[in-house]
Amino acid sequence: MDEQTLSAIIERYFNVVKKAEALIKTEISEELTKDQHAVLRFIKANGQCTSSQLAKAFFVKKSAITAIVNRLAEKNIIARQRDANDRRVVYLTLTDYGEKLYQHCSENIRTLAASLTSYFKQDEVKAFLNIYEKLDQILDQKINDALKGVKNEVHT
Amino acid sequence: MDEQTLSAIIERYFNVVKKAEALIKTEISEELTKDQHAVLRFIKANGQCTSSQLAKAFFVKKSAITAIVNRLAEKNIIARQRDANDRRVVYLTLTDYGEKLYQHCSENIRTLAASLTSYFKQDEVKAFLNIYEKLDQILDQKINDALKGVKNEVHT
DNA sequence: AATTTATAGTTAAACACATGAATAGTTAAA
DNA sequence: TTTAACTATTCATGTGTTTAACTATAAATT
Repeated sequence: MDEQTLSAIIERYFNVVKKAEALIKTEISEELTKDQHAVLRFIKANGQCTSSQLAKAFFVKKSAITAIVNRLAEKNIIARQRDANDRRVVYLTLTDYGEKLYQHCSENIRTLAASLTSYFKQDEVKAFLNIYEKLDQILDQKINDALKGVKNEVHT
Repeated sequence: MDEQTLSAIIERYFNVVKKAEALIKTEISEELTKDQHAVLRFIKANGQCTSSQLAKAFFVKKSAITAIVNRLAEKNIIARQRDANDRRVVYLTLTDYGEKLYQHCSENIRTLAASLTSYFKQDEVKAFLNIYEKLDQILDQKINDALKGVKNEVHT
């Protein structure tokens, strides 16, 4: 990989993420922050879920999740429910209000995504998706390595 | 754009960004946060720069930049210098220590990027870069529209 | 020239998110 | 039964954000 291309990738990556995040923020309900929205998204994707799962998925400590969940629970967006078998465990679910709020954001983000992809040819969209699927897996592996202290190596 | 592909793109996007940010964080010096690093990156890319420029680039209010700059200045990472012609203006530059710190992060991130791209074929990397260049421009336009309150439309 | 308006940056209060350390309560293992 | 492990929470502290009020300076108006 030549140095210039590498620089270009890094530069573009930071720029695109910065702008994409700013744009996504405009599509999220005013009642939710980006992180709160991400938590709702995760709960929806995984059905019933716990603080520990969220902490692991978001790469933060459990106390950070407790804080977010407290705010969401105060606003009646998510509900807590103890597991009957293991009373240490607390399950998190969306309330009806939370569902409504999430649906609204979800539609806005879909519309944004549709609008953005409409600028690209079909095979560009496919290429993007393929790369992201691959990247997702590679990142999982890298994160695993990073937690074990393995250095970045060039794959051969 | 069919609904399933759209869902897949959104899902992958959020996942990849989440993981990438977590991984990048491990490559940034412990003395810097992700946002502080981003500020240093911007200053380096633009040479001399002001709080107003940073606020515009990062889509935040100027007071948010003041707070970040205060912390960086306290740690002797960046320096402030008033413009002699227009004494309202304050230029921000990296100190020698700031340069060293930034170089260090920069190298780590380069290594990470090299490691990640090594999993991809050359034409995949090219495709990624092309898409990101295009996306960067489209996002600029979208953000401009958003600030004017224009709705998301599907491009034809 | 004096007054008004605009610009660049800062401050302070009030949130949200993050970590680390200490803790409560529950379950599993010795 | 004591010990260890696990789930979640609380609290103190630091960082990033917005809003509103403010200082200082420059530009425009009259």
